[in-house]
Amino acid sequence: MPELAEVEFYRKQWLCGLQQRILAVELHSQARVLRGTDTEALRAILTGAVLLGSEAHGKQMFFRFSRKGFLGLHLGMTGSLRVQPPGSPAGRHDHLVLRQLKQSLAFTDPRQFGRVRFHAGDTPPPWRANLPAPILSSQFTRGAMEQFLRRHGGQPLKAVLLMQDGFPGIGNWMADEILWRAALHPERRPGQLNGGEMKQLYRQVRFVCRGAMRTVGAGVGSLDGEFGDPPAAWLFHRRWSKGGNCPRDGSVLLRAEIGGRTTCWCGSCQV
DNA sequence: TACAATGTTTTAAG
DNA sequence: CCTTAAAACATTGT
Repeated sequence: MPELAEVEFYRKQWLCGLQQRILAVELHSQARVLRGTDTEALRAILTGAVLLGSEAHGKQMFFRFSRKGFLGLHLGMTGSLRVQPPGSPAGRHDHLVLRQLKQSLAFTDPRQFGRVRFHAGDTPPPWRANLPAPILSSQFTRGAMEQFLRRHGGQPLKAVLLMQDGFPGIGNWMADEILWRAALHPERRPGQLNGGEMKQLYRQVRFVCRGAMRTVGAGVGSLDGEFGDPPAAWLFHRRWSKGGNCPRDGSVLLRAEIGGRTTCWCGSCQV
């Protein structure tokens, strides 16, 4: 499930383990989420290390440890970060569990489209470098967004919004929410947008990210928390099941595969 | 049963 | 080299 704000929510779940030592590391070394990762180094270095800090960037999370350890986590489609009692046994899909004195920090991912990466050393890992401008940062300007859209001027808007190089953190529901608010049909091509439409798109990209962070991403980790709902007037609440209505004009919402993903939009107000 | 699921990555084709 | 489309990945829930 996780997009921008859900990722931030899950990152915060592990904050309760800050400044505390990892006493033991449990992992499924053959799990697909650990592909390409040196699990022996991960275990050797993180055992005894202290969790020092973390940050989220789009759908990626980075955790920094003492002993020069860096952990990179991506939640894929079904991943989550949980906090469990210190002695609770690892579940079938808990592919990485960091045992601390007061709690266990678990990375869970049934479907395993997510990823766990590890790096140790003085320099930051290569997968931590050259990240795109965060949408809510000052570097994400209207000019930068329009330049990215022009580079993919022939793809449907929906597909371009899902590209993490240009819109880090946007996922399927946020892309639909943005296009609905901007009153733009998901099949529209960036190349044919006029100035006013571009401005509206930029505004709604930022609005939806900010609104999601404020609602969905709120709340600091307690034992097994759940994230909040977006505002009641958002498309989000109508888009999942067939037969939903447009919150704006009541039309029955349409559904089709666009840009390789199921897309939901209002046929009367998105043109 | 069969299909769809808030996501990338790889492969193939143009 | 670049873009686009399709397939692949693994599991669960409807």
